[in-house]
Amino acid sequence: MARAAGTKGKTRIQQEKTDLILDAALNVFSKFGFRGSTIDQIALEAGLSKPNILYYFDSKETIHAMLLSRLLEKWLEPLERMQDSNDPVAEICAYVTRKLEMARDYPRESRLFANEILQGAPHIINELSGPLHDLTQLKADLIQSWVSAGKIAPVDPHHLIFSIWSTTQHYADFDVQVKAVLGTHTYNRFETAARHLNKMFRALLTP
Amino acid sequence: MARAAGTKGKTRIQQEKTDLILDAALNVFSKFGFRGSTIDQIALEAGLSKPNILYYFDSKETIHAMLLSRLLEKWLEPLERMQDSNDPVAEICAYVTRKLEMARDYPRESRLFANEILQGAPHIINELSGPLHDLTQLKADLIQSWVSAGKIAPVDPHHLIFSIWSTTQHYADFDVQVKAVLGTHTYNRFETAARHLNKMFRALLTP
DNA sequence: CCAAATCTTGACCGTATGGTCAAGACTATG
DNA sequence: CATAGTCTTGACCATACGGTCAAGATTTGG
Repeated sequence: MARAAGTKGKTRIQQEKTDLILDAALNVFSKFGFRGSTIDQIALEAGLSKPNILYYFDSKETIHAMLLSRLLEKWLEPLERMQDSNDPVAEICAYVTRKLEMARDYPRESRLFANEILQGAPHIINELSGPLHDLTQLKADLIQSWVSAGKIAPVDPHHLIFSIWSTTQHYADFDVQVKAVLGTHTYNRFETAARHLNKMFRALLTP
Repeated sequence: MARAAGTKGKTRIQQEKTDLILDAALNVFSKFGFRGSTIDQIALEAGLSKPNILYYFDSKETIHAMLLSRLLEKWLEPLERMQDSNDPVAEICAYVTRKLEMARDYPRESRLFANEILQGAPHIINELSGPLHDLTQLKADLIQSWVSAGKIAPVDPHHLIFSIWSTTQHYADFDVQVKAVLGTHTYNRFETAARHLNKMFRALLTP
C-alpha cells in the first residue's frame, strides 16, 4: 500500500508530490490512453524517478483510477447546474457555453475521458450506468417538462444532450483536426465556435 | 520487405490473408489505439501466428498505416458527394444522414480515426493539413455561396461542418456512453438520432 | 508428379515495461 | 541535535513486446 492513498495526503511533501504526479499523469494518459502510457513517461514528465512514483501510488492503474474519479465530478458539474428557469432556451445555451469553456480550459481532462470511453470505458462503466445515467435522466426529464409546457420547441431530450456533449467536446478532443482544417483562422476558434453553437441550439429550441 | 506490400496482393492466399489481418487489426487498433495494441492481439484475433502476420506486413506500423490510408478515402467520400443544389438544406441534411449511417455501419473505422486524432494524429497529420483541409475548404466555400445567395440561414461553414462531424461520430465513438445513458431505450438509437439531427440542422439552416 | 515458389511457425533476440527492494538521504520534532 | 519517521533511488526481476530466422509444410505451375 502506497503512503499517499487518500486524496488527503498527510505531509506537505505527500501533498505536493501526489499533485505533481497526477498532473504529469494527466498529460500522459490524455495523450496516449491508459495502455499506451508508461510509468517512465509519467516519471519523466513529473521530474521524478519511477520508484518514487510507485512510492506514492501502488500502480499505474491506481493513478489512472484517481484521475478518472476526480474527473467525473468535474464532468458532471456543468450539467448539474442546469436548473428550471423562466427562460429555458437561455438556460440550455448557458450550459452549452459552460461545456465549451470546459473544452477550452480543460482539454486534457476531456481527452482523458474520451480515451476511456473510446476504449469501452473499462474503468468507469459503472459510473456511466450509475451517476451519469441518473443525472442525465433527471435533466432529460427537466427538458421534457419544458417541451410539454411549450416553453421550447419539441426535441428529444437525450439526443439534445448528446449533441451538446459532442459539439463542445469536439473542440478539445479533435483539436488537432480543427486546427488543421481552419488553417490560419485558428486563433479565435473558441469564440467563433461559441457564436455558432449558440445560434444552432437557439434555432433548434426557440418555440 | 513483406511479400504483400501493395493492396493488390498477387496470390489468392496473399489476398485472403492480408484482408484477414487488416480486419483483425481494425478490431484491435480501434479498441486500444496504436500504442495500446500488440501484434499478438492481432494475431490472436486473426487466428494466425505472429511471425505469419509479419510475413505479410513489415511491422505493426505498416498495418496501421495501411488501415489509415484506406480509411481517409472512406471518411472523405460523404463530404465529397455534397454538391451544389437547388435545395441546399436538403443537400446538407443528406450529408448528415450519410455521416450518421457511416457511424452506424462502420463504427470501428470511426473509432480508429478518433483514436488517431485524439493522440495528436501523429500518422496522418499531413493528410489533415492536405487533402482534408483542402476538401473542407472547398465545401465551406460552397456553403458560403449558399449563405451569400440567401438560400440558407447565415452560418459559419467550418463550424457547421464540425457540428456535423461531431454529432454523427458521437454515436460511434461514444457508443458505450450513449448506451449507458439511454439504458433500455437503446435499440433504435440511430433512428431517433437521425430524426433529432435532421430537425436540428434543418432548424439552423432554414432561412 | 515433381520442383520451384510460397507460406507457416517454433525458437529465439534485444529492449521496454510494471513493479520490488534494500540501502541511503532527508525532514520533522522532542 | 539526535533519532524516528519519511522520502528517494540505483539495481534488479519477471514478463511482454516488436521483430528475426532457419527449417519445414504447403501450394503452384509445368
